[in-house]
Amino acid sequence: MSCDKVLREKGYRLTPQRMLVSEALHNADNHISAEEIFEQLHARYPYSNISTVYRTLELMKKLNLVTETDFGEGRVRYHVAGKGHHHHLVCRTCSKTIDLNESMINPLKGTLLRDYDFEADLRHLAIPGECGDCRKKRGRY
Amino acid sequence: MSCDKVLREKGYRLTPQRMLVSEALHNADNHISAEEIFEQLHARYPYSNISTVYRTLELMKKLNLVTETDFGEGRVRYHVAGKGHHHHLVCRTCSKTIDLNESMINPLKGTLLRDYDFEADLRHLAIPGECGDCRKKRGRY
DNA sequence: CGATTTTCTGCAACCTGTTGCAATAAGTCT
DNA sequence: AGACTTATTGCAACAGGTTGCAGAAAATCG
Repeated sequence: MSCDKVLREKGYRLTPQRMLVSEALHNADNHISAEEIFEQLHARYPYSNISTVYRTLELMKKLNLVTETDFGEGRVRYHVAGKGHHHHLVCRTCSKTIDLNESMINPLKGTLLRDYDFEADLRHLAIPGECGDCRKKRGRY
Repeated sequence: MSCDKVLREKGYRLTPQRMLVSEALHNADNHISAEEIFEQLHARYPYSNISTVYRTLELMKKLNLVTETDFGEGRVRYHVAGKGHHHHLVCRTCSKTIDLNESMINPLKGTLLRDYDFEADLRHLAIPGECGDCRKKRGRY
């Protein structure tokens, strides 16, 4: 399912900027930041602006083409929605992240839909907390 | 458990600014924003600065005195940790929030600790998604 | 109480992300 | 292809939040 096609089908215009943002997202192995996407866009389109990147990402989020994850590093990272969903445990102390299989979270989605008629978006969750290592060597905090 | 006492015990200084931030948090019925806390602080301490509010909140988060919740309104809201933990389902479309009992999430905490040796901080979770009403009247998005 | 130490604050500058607006350009129609 | 409509962009200004640094003030000790 190409992002470009979805945009066209929904009546959105397919601009070069949007194509390059989509390309950057697809080429990225891991989660990519808006700044990194903009670097790639700007390299080919010098007059482009980072606000376009943010607006495109916003749109792709609405269309469920992209997911956004906050790893607590002061900036959010993006990931194409199709590439498999997984979750992350982010240690508040050492910032280490542990990947979590989605099967861990999926049951919750069903429960929320049944009991609350709410379709939770749990495709890319970053759960804050503290890892075992850091828990052992806790000091003043 | 008074916030002031915890600060003292951990060796942090008890400044008027910190006391007023703590007071504002305790007096608030619901979740309160940094800006709202600052208004109260500034009323009594005209030369104070909002960065002090942020720094105090950061400290109180580390000490587990306060929890932070992102309702997706462009600013984060704070809540004293002792006042009971609950979670929120936040509709991406209409911004309505549904309160969720913590018993819904608690089993996950145990699983994560057992299987991943990770102590998840699940005291104040805002889960994005879409409510039943909005799902029915979906348009272009 | 006064001197000392070290944390904490206020300030200004900065960073990520958002928004209003005028100009541009994608898609459509002929 | 050329003209038209309207979504989209670039820009500049803004908003929430963070940070480095010098000066202020808690806590401690004599």
